[in-house]
Amino acid sequence: MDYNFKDIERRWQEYWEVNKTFKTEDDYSNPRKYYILDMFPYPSGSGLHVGHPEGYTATDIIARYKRMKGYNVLHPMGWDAFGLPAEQYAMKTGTHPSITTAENCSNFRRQIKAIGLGYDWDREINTTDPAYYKWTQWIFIQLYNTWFDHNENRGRPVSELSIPEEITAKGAAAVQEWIDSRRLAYYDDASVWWCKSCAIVCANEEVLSDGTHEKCDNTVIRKNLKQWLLRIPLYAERLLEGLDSLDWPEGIKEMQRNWIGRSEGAEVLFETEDGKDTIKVYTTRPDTLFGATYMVLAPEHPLAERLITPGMRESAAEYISKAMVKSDLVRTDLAREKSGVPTGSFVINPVNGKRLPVWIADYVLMGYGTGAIMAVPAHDERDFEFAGKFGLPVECIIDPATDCQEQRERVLNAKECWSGDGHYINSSDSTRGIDINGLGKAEGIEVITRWLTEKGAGSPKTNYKLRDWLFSRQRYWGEPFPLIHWEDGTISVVDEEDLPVELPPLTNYHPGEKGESPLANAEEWVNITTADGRRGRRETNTMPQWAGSCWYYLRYIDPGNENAIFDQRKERYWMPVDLYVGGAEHAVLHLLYSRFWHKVLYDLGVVSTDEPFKKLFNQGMILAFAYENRAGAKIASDLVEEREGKFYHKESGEELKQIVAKMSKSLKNVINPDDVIERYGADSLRLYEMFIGPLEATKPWDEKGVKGVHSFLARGYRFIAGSENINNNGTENSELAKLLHKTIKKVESDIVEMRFNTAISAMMILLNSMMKQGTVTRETASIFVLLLAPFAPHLAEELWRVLGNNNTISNEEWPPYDESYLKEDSFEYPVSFNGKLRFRLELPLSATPPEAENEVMSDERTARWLKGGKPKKIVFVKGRIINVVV
RNA sequence: GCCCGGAUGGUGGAAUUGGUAGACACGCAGGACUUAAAAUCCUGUGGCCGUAAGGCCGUGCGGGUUCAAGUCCCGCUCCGGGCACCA
Repeated sequence: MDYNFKDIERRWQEYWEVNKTFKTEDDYSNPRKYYILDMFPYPSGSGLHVGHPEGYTATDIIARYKRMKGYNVLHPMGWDAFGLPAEQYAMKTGTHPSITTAENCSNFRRQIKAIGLGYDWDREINTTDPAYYKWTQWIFIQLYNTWFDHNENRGRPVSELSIPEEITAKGAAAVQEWIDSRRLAYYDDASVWWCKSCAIVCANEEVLSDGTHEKCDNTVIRKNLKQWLLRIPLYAERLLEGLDSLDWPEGIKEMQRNWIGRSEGAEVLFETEDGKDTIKVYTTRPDTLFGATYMVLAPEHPLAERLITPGMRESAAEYISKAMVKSDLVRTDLAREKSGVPTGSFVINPVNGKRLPVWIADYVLMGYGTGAIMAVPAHDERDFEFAGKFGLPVECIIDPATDCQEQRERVLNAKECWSGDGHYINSSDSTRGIDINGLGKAEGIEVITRWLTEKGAGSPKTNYKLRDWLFSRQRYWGEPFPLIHWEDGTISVVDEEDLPVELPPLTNYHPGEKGESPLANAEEWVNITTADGRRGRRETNTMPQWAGSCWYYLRYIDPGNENAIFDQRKERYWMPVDLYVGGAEHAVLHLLYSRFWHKVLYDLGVVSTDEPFKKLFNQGMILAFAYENRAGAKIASDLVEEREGKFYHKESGEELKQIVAKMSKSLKNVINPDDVIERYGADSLRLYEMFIGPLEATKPWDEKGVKGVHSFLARGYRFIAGSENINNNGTENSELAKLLHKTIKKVESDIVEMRFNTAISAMMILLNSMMKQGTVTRETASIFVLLLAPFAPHLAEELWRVLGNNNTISNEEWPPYDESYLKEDSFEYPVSFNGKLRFRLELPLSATPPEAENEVMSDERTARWLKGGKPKKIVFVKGRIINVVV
């Protein structure tokens, strides 16, 4: 009676498929719905790796558990299938990406089914399906037709914009321009990252901090191209506030907060010496205005050119042109060494009338604030460094709040920078009626900001780091924009009834000239002539991969709907997603973009919730063992042999150190789920994925561990399928019944808290105990199988049948535990002396402290540890511990 | 540099959130079954001393709080992740 997992798993997977066991109905009569979502995968050519089934198994366990608890569960799967690899393959071979994509999806689907994951495959979606991206395009049109009303703090249709008369007076073109400048989606020249090797524009986020493209590792350069951008910063405050109500890991919320990067400060106006221009700067420290000794403009600042005096023309022009060519990354790369040039112009400090020289330096970024700063070297590290390098004055205006006298001296003498709190000095101007001397930072900021506002020289201002989202790519394999550029320069969106705008077939997948998308090659598709002879060109950019994944969770709700993005009633029933599980690599981008779109759709009344994902959980990465020699060189796994728990190089015999590293082809330590299923079965794969460690932890895959859980399943099978072990009559032994009910409780709470590793351990303990006892009742065996069902469903189904049931275990009720079995009436107290455990003492749980004290004192072992002394105090914690202090 | 995590036997990890450190599993050692091997089953397994009973030490390092610290506080070291001239 061997555990024939291959046969068992094949049969039950077929059963589930034929009977549509996991089909989800929109059962409005059941108010207890549970929407549990996995981050859908990009179906790569190499198939699943063991990281995918980790999260999928976790959600599958919860989904199966929730079904057993009577919830209506929505647990779907789909494919984020647009992407570069299929397109690059097309360039090389001419195979249409849709063919490659379909093959990869089939392979992923086959692999996922082989794991026994209970998805409703009737709800499968694919971002590359025109029936799906029709609605991605539809959402883009909604974004295009939405503006953000700051008064109401929400997005509204552009049809509700009230156009000021002075704009109307200027004519239709001015009106159009005015409206366009308010749309959430806009078309503009953008300085973008260009990857020569991929011939693609990259989003800021796709460029790594070393200046390389995350997809191909080649260095990117700057390029100016017409691009589509989304005004996500308008939603910065909403995106920030929304985080507070979400049950997400604190770390992820913090990352989003940092990404949004809210900062409060003030804008300050500086007039140039000649009074001809006004320069606006942004500062979080308006209180340090008295310490400003110069001003810096970003090289791209519109006034930079104008302010350069004739004498400075040559050096400044050269500096600016060099800085413009440099990428931001090179600029930040050289962060340690500051550079800049003086313009020769001066501005007047509004608080004291002092003349401040204006410099141009690339440590000031045009993209943040106003692209100009007031420099306060005494109280800002960057300015301090710059002033030091170029010999600019440093004026201390804060007596620092530090205990270190020496440091205080250095700061007061402008030898050291102090950005912390303290009391102001040299910060008054009687003629202008301003004095903050003696005040602290918080008050200083308030007083100066108020003064600036009163004098019209500034105002409070909140800034965000979050930038407009570059939303177009020069690719073929992405969603086409539903847009037409007319020959008169105007743009219009495609009528909704004409959606989807489908990708045309192509023979040449290479990019067009001047960085155009390959779609530019499809001339028949691109060129449009209307019935009245108006000519235009379709937008040839396509949307980034984020687009399809931004809203896929909504389409699962009503995937086949041809008339609407989804049925409103269904949306109200299923949303929000109750639990969303995926990797932390999507902490910022995917999750922020999704939230943004969702909020826009909410403002437009399309969705009923303000946030899409109520609870988020990030699974940790699964790594693998790797080997390293003494010199620290990594050795491929196929060159390593294990002897007596140590590792040696097969050829040189050198002893190697076992380390933990990412799975990689070069280290030959990649684990393929197919192989694991072949050797140990899907249930063993699932169980090991969960047993390896806490779901959120980074942990190494160990083949030996798979063997361990496999033998647990095999023992379970042999024990329960062995009829001599099952007692059809009689009641269970009370010790075992106690353990059984304890285990039900433990497994249930561990599932709810997503601590699957300890749940499995509890089931192992139970089985060990059952086997030790030899015979158990049919009820005990049945409950064990029910507990196992969410984790190892194939085996559980099989054993359920062996125990005489005819239906699938998937629809059985989760066993309740009986509290009366959990009550103990005595406890074996650990008795310690001065905190050191010395012996154990069995006492009734009803024992009062004096009774316990008596018992301890009268125990013969106590005398030994008192060593003739008297106890100072006896600590008694009921049901926990007794500690005698001597 | 800043912001988050983390460090427990030979290994992966448990520890009711301040109360018996090392559950469960792997590995290893010994034994049973076997002609033999695999599989399976049983026993042992943190380190040191001891035949044993037992004792001492022990959760990255150094302090502290407490009757009691893996858990809380202060100061470090190392590892992982994120951000990085954001004024």
